[in-house]
Amino acid sequence: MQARSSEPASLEEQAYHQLRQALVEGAFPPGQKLSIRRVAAALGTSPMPARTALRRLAAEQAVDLLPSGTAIVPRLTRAAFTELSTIRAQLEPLAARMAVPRCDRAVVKQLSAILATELSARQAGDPEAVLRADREFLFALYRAAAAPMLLGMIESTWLRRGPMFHDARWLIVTRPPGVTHHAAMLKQLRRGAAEEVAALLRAEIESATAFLLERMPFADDIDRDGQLSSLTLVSPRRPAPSRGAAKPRP
Amino acid sequence: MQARSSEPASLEEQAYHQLRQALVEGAFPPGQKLSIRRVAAALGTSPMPARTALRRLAAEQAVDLLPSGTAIVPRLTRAAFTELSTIRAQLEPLAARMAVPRCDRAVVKQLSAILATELSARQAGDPEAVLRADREFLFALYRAAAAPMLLGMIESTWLRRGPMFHDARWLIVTRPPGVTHHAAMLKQLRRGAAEEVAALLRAEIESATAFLLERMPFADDIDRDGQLSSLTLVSPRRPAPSRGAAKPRP
DNA sequence: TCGTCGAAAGTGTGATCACAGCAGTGCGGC
DNA sequence: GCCGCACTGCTGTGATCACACTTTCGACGA
Repeated sequence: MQARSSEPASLEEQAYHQLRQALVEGAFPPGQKLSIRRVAAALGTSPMPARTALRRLAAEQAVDLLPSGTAIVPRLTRAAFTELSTIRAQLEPLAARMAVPRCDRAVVKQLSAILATELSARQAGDPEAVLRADREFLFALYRAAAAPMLLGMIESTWLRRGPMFHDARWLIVTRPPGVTHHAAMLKQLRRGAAEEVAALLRAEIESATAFLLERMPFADDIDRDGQLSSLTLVSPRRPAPSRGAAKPRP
Repeated sequence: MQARSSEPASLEEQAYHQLRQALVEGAFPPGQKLSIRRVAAALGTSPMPARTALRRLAAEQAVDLLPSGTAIVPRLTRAAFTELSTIRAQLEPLAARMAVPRCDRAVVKQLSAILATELSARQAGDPEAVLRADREFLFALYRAAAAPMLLGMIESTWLRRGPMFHDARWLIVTRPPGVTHHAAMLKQLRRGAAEEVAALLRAEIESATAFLLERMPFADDIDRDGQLSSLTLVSPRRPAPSRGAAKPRP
């Protein structure tokens, strides 16, 4: 995986994209400390590219910074998750509304292909693949809006929520398959009905938010019983058991 | 101005805040190149803090990066400005709606004081003071929403638009004083009417956008005559005449 | 056995240096 | 007089080092 198409980008760029991808896919547990030197060692570079990549992620709120300056994978509270969802419910339907008139046949075809992938992944019970296809479907739509700053802000909300799925990804596949409105959205999109697509998207965001608010343990939940340990038991001190490296791909 | 209250923050933090403030106040002309070494020299530090501060601003889209990596003060096209305004029209009314129920007497008093400052500055014909008070009024309101990520995104849109006011700030005071809806917003806020405040704010954003779209020269405007030179004449090659330094406060 | 102190490792910050790429500029030749 | 080329300076990148600070772990003593 290290050797991509080529190496045209700077080391910082590579570090940034590796960390970003790991973050958005929930590869890091919330609370994980990402120290400059560890990341650098995992990447095989000097601390410098790791430092700039980490600060860049911190600037877009993808990671938090401890007072000491150490980067830490964000741990969402219920309030933060709700705020993020409220923002999404404004921004993503806006992007959809802007995208619909600009969707040509190629985009529709691409969306339909992604949708097929998502359905089969859901039936196969592969949570990572479902999440990835879900993401790809929406972002393929948003990209069609040709609104770079809006897209960046939406990516920011996804980046921030990514680590949450480290603990929650198994939950996703437990949702009944019908709840994803993507098929309906695609149908309305083919008709060019921008408002309907936006409304469906908004409904999906709100239902997903309600689902997770009900089922997910959050950082500020006190443990009702010892059962929901994965988050709360770990939170007081060490986030990860004893995984030494911050390596994105071990 | 260099010696602020104290020096508790790191050099990067200081550099970041100085550059950010200069950017949002329109102190830099769009297209100005901000090279790492020049900024560092202006700040009296090594290139390192300037580098990280610049990259941080680039990460939040406050400056653009040339392919070479040099930071450049963004030059808005009409499309980018319209996109930014559309985002603002979603995000800022949302923040206002969230803020209204949380506005206690102290916030109302603060808003009322800022409003008085703004009116007197407008009568005095001081564009910088008007813009500053305008900003302070809105951000005092948004801060009351207690939504840190939303606030960050709103700041990002202001940061991005800031350099535009380098050329446009004289335009602001030419608007008839009645068009600012802040007084009406404050009145509705006192009544606790969140939706009305949000509607007024949205109307203000849309009217200000229309005003600037009509009156402002943008980066992608071809010069109809030689008159609107300050932007278009300069755009093909060198942005600033020959101002050597990137010094925030000359 | 527990508490406390000290040393050692780890942390981010920032300066300095080496390097490769690029633009501007001045010179020389045509 | 005009064109072309090499050179010089400036650019960002990244490695390495020094520094101050914090955390942590181990050993010693009560």
